Amino acid sequence: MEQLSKHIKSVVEVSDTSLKLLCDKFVEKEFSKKEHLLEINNSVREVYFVLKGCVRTYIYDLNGVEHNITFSEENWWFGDLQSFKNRTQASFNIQALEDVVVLAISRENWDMLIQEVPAFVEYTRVLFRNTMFSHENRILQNLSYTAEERYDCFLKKYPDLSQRISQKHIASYLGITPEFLSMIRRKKKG
Amino acid sequence: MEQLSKHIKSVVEVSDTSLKLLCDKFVEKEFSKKEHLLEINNSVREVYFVLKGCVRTYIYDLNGVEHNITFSEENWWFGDLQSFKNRTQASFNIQALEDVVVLAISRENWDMLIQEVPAFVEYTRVLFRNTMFSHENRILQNLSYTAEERYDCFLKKYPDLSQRISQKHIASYLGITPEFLSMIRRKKKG
DNA sequence: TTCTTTTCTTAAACTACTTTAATTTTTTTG
DNA sequence: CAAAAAAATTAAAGTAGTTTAAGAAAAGAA
Repeated sequence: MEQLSKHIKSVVEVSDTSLKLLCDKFVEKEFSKKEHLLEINNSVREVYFVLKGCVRTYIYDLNGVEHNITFSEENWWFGDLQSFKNRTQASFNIQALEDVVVLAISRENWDMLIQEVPAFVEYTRVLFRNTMFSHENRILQNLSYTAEERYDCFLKKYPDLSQRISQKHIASYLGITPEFLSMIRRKKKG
Repeated sequence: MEQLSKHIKSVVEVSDTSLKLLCDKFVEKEFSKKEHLLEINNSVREVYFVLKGCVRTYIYDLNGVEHNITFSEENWWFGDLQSFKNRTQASFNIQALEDVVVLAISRENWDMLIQEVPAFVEYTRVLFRNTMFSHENRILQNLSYTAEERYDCFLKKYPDLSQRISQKHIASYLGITPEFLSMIRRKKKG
């Protein structure tokens, strides 16, 4: 819980009592590599905070090809926040790329915190804003930049992930083939 | 107002008294071709229903290039619904592509209807769902299809628009150059 | 450890789309 | 209406990224 407390405090002003109340609502869970934490069209019962490991959020396109939307590593939130909030079905899949330890919060507990802890309302507002911003930025980058520039953005956003996850998944995130990413990487080495 | 009533009745069950109450909250407005109805980062004071004409919703990418996101013609809603709802700043620009007649509703009136007319709540829920669905579909199509296939989708979605708006704007919507769209069209003619 | 499977690399051929530029057509404006 | 401006057409050359295929390296399983 130390990690989550630290993250919350880095975002909003919060008393120690509120923080305690808050952390009580989370449950630690583990998932092993390749396991799915969420599948499209299922109902969204929880959202997660990463303590250890890395997951990918992805969709299938109309030809059945997978596209990675985002990665989430230590001290990041993930889950289908939008569907969680609106009580609609999941719009994407989420899969562990490494063995993963998370803090999960159910909708009941989430709603409780929203009502009882004002700081949590503020905190989630920031979360949603960041998620939206990052999503919009991603779209703009895809429209504006070449594959190599997009790869630079990836490296900047996820400094250590290029060592941790397979090229295949990074390529899918960038919207290119693994072969072409291999060429970009070779070129960058000089 | 006839048009709007008809549209609402095609979506939800609604009494004539509610319908009257509802229509009273809208104001007819006109905009001339090329005029802007909304500009990015401005506050979103109203959303619109098209009585006559056509508008485009677009963004600028990180290189300052315009990208058309969607077109709205007769009997469609448009506006930055998300920002309107969340009281945040506009995420895109909206410009008339023809002389346009719309029904505008202010946030105050919108909120009033939400509280007073249950059918309106249901109606807007459907609106939001459709908007989201169409948005997701657009993203999937861009990921899955070639330019020519995307043009076919455009023709299906907007059957008469290919005659009404310039190729330049259609190309921007499809994410290709006007020159390439010209080639696609020639090829399709046989 | 060894065997199998998956991932990565490299390179050549290919293709969907862009760029440039010149010409024509259409639309806008005074 | 004529003049100017904007949009569309065409074609040739160029390029970012894909496809295919084969071998090398790494990871996973037994």
